Amino acid sequence: MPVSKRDHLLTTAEQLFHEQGFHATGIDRIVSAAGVVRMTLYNHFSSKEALILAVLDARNQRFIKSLDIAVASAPEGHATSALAEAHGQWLNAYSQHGCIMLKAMGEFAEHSATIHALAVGAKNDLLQRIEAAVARDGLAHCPGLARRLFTVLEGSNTTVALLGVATALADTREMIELVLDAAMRDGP
Amino acid sequence: MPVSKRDHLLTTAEQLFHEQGFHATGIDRIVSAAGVVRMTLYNHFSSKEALILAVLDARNQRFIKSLDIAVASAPEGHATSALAEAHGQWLNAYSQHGCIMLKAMGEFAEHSATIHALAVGAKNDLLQRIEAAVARDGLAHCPGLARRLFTVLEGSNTTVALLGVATALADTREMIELVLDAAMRDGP
DNA sequence: TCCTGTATAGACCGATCTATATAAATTCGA
DNA sequence: TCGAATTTATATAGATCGGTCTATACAGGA
Repeated sequence: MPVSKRDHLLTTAEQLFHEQGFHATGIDRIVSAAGVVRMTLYNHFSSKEALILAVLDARNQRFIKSLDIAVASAPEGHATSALAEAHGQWLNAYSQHGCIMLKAMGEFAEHSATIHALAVGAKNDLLQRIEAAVARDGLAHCPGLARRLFTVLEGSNTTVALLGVATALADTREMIELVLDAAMRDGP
Repeated sequence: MPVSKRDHLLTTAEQLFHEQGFHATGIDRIVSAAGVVRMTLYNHFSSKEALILAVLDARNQRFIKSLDIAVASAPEGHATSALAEAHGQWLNAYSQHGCIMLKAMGEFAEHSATIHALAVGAKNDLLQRIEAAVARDGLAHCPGLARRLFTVLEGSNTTVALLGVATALADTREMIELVLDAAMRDGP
C-alpha cells in the first residue's frame, strides 16, 4: 500500500525545504512535486507554517529516535561515542545539505516564533541526549563536557557541507575521542 | 560628511538580511529602512542578487581583515589562539544571530550559484587563515589540525546563538587550547 | 550657462505568493 | 451497494515580489 497523501506531502516538502530553503519553496512547487492538487495539501495542513512545523517535528523525532537507539545498544562506557557515531551516520544519510534546523532558525528567527522555538527545541533535545550519554558513561562530573561535545557535532554540520562527508566525519571522530580522553584524564 | 547612499544601503541591507533572512527581506523593506527611494538602490546595484553579493563580500573582507590584524600582532607561537580570539570577538560583536554565510549557503545552494560560491569562498578564506596561523606557530606538520580548529570555530557559530555568548566563547576557548595542546604533545 | 550625475516621487508591469470557494470525480469502508 | 470522506479540477482573491518607467529637482564642474 502506498503511503498516505499526508505522509507523501511531508517527505516531499521536507526534501524541498531542505534543498531550496523554506521561503524559496512555494506551495505550488510542493504540491506539483508530490503529484497532488493544492487543496489536498490544505486539507491536511492548515497553512504553510503548519506544514513546516509538521515537517520539522517529524524529522526531529526520527533523528532523536536514532540517537536513543544507538545509545541504548552501546557497550558500557561507550554511550557518548555511540551517540556521536549515530550523529555522523545521520549527517551522511540525511543531512549533507546542512542542518535543516539551523536553516529554519535563520529564516524564521524574526518571522515565526513557533517555528524558531521548535528548531531551538530540537537543538536542545540533542544537547540533552549528549548530557544523558555523558552521565551514562560516568562522566557527569566533568563540567561543560557535554557542551564541548555539542560544539564539535554542530561544527560537523558545516564541515560536512564544505569538506565532504569522509573528511568531516573522520575529523569529528578524532575530536570526540580527544575531548573524551581529556575528560577521563582530568577526572578519575 | 554622512556616509554615501551606497554604503548606507549596504549596511542597512546587511542588517536586515542577517536578522530576517534573504528571501524574507524585500526590496521595499530595505529602501524604506534606509530612508531612500527605490530607484536609488537600483542605481547602485543592478539587482537584488548583486546587492546580496556586495553585502556578503564587504562583510567577509571586514571579517578577514580583523583576523589578519590579530594574527599579525600576535606574540610568537600564539598566532592560532590569537586568530581564535579574534573570531570570538567577531561573533560577540557582529554575529550573535548566526553566521550570515551559512544562511546564504542554505538559501541559495540551489538558487544562485554565484552567491553560494561567494559564501563557500568566505568559509574557505577562514580555513586558509587557520592553516596559515598554524604554520606560523610551527605546527604545519600536524595533519588535520587546521580542520579540527575550523570545526570548533564553526561549532561556536551555533552555540553562540543557542547558549549565549559568554558560555559559548568560554567553551570554544577551552577547546581550542585542548586541540592545540594535543597537537603540540604529539608533534615535536 | 550648460551639462552630467544623482536623488526623489510615484505609477506601473508581469509574475508569484498564500489561501479560499465550489462542484465534480474518485475512493473506500460499512 | 450505498454513502461519507477524500481528491481533483478550476477559478479566484488579495497581497507582495523584483524590476522598470517617466518626470522632476538639484547639485557641482566645465
